Amino acid sequence: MSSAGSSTPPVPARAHDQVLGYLLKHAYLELEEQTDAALEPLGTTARDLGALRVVAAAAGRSQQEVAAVLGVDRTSMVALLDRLERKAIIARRPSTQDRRRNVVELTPAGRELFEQAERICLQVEEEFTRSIGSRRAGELRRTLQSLLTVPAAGAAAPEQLP
Amino acid sequence: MSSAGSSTPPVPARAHDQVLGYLLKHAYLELEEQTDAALEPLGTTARDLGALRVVAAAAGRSQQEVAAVLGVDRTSMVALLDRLERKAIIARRPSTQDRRRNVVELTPAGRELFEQAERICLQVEEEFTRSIGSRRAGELRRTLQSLLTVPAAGAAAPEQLP
DNA sequence: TATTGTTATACTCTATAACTATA
DNA sequence: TATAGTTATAGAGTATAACAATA
Repeated sequence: MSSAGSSTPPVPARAHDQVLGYLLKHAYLELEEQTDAALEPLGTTARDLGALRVVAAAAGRSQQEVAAVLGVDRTSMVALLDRLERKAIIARRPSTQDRRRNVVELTPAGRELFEQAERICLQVEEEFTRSIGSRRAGELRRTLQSLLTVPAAGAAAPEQLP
Repeated sequence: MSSAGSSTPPVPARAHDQVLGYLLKHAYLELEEQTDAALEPLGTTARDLGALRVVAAAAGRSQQEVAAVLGVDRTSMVALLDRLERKAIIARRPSTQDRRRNVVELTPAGRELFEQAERICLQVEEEFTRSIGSRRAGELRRTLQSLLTVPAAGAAAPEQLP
């Protein structure tokens, strides 16, 4: 009796595994779980590795720049970097040009950890996408990049704060 | 100087937006955010809609079955259904065959809410994938389904509890 | 006056353990 | 004894507000 006699279009019955949000979320969770398991011997996590990767790619970024790239709040970044600094994986020092800012860099030990972890992360990704083949895996990557690059068509323009 | 003189392969420098985990996570977060924004006038969320969808697709499932499909803990499902029950969107009743189990069903109001919300959810998905075209959107969906269907090749077989 | 990092606080989601009632 | 639902509790991750130092 759904929508009978009204002008609203019928709702197609969808199984949960046909919903894009479900698919993206569970693919993400599954991959993250496998990555965390593979990184466990190194005592690090996929989340930490994400931060290390940003720091390694462009050394000398401020905390807020790292946080912005990863899409995490600057207050969350404090705790994350606190932990990595306690383990002597990264170091903070005030910028000489703007002493409000903390420049974040990998320590030598952090560089070593990052390279080992990144190698493992790549292996996990390959394993994760093995069943679909490298061609479709490449397409998947490019498609997701497109989705994230293009600002959502229906979204409001980024606010211009007065 | 990375890996110089050792037998470990060099670590390819990857920008964060080339990492599959990053792409999946942020695509998921972006889509969820847009969905939540679109559902806000209905007073519901993408998370609630996920539960409603499972209940709607196969009425009469137990709480644990709904929880298992969505991949959420059964203890989390209690709070989620509590809220939906307080809003008279779903109803729980003990199964006549096994009175330990709660059968979960949509109320008439819940059915109505679900259909409205699912329509909006579909529109958001279409908007979200508009830039890549329906062909690539279909491929994306099928690829993700493949990744989630195939048990990870390297993963240990599901544990056989003694 | 605005910005960076920080702390304190709260809220959500999740995970574990223990309890109850049923089987 | 095992299972379904529940409760209590603790742990992450995130978000907001306020503060100090600096610009």
